[in-house]
Amino acid sequence: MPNNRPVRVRFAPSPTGDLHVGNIRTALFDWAYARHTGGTFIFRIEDTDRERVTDEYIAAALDTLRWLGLTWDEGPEVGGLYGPYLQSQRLDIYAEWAQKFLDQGDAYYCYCSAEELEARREAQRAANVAPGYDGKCRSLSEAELADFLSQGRKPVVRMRMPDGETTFTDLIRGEVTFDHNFVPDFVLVRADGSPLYTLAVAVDDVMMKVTHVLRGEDLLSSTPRQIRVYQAMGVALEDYPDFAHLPFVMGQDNAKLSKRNGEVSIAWYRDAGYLPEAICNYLALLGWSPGDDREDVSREEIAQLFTVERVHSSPARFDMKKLEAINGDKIRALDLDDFLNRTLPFLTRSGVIAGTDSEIELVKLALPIIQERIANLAEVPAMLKFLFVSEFSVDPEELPRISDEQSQAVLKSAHQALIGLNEWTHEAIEAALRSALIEGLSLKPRIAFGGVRIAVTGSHISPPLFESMELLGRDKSLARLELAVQS
RNA sequence: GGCCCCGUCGUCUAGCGGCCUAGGACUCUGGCUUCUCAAGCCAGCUACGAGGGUUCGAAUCCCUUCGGGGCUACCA
Repeated sequence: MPNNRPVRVRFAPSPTGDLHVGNIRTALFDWAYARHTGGTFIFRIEDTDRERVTDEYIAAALDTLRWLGLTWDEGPEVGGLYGPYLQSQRLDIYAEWAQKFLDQGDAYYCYCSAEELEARREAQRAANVAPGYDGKCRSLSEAELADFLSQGRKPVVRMRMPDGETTFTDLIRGEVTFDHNFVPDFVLVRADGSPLYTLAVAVDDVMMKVTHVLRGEDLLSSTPRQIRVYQAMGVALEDYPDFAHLPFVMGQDNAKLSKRNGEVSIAWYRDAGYLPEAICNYLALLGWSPGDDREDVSREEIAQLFTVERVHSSPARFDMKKLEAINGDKIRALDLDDFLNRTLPFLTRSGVIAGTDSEIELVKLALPIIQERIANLAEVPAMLKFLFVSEFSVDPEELPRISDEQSQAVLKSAHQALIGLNEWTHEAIEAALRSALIEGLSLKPRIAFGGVRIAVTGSHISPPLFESMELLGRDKSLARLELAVQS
């Protein structure tokens, strides 16, 4: 049922934890589809389950989406014509519709207790019958009703699922049909009067004039229920949204990515120094491709190129290695000021610098020599630490590498060669050391500079040596060489 | 168990009946470059789950089978 209404796409998470990779991939596709079509991107919070959704998680969700640059046109904090956009603020709307369904006979009160339902489900399972509500309360006698009422039972509102089947066209999977024998009557309103997802999602999509529902594959089999609510609402067929069920993003172990796991939470990636543009780029490639061989795509390009037709139908495994590779590419593409601004929080948080102007100046000078050496921003503090520590010492594990006789000789010679140097530039340092160690002692470069590197930076892995010494300064460099000789 | 979805290199993917002795990217291996580590460059390994059809011709269409996943809540 393709429609020509102005495109309105919603991302509607239920923040029962930090948004994770799978959520964000869905958000990205929703956003991209809206932007690609010039439509409206709606952000809605599905918090009908207030037992599990918290205000902190909601706030974090807004923050995460904004950090990623997935700005919404309607939703929390920006408003819109069809608000409110928190389902917990739309309770009266759902109650009205539920009452209407009751009045129309589409829904009915069900007095079965949780225990009774569970017992009957067990029996169904044992009898190898499709489990699901058996329709007991569809038509209660006066006596039964009076009995339940006298027991003080509070009913749920249950939707009546007529005989037949539901067929709809999924934009990614094609035509899908569900026989109603396998779609039992479902609950719309809890006994305490609060609505369930199945009711709220359908009501909101209709009332917010959503034209395209791009969501996770796990909701595929709940679609007939959603369509049933549309019917009860009296929505015309051409006003149904189009559905597109996105394939899962799975973990390394081939299991569905789950919440409450540090490795899947987007907040974790932010803290680990991943760039939002890298996350978007990588996630865009999970289940979708631009159609050519390009893999380096900006958010704008994703929006420009994204079509549902190019979304895969099969699930994708999340691969940290590739994310990291893309993140490294994006870091290398940063201009100096941008790189500096993004790096500073990591340096101060880790305590490597306090944030003074002179420190920042030095960081700015040092960033170019480490930019192509890191894959995420969290690596920066460890790499630049040697420039800022007040009490310098060589990593104990590295000490054996410079304590043998030959190394000591090299260090002495290096100190000797540098002590009288006129200008302290990396060119001059290199020239002096090459002359003293390579030519003077006939050493291979890697042997000659290895010890000096450890003595000066504290580790056998470091940024380029001569530039590092220039940035460290003459006094500290020489002092560290002396220290290494004594030890 | 039932219903539904899915199945190309280790991973993400290109492919929509002939251009495929299956292309790209990440990973991995080897090499070059080199003051370490990176980055960069070059080369290499490895895939159409299986079996039947349809067709002159199938990764591409159909069937079966096997495998994976989802749903089966007063969660979403």
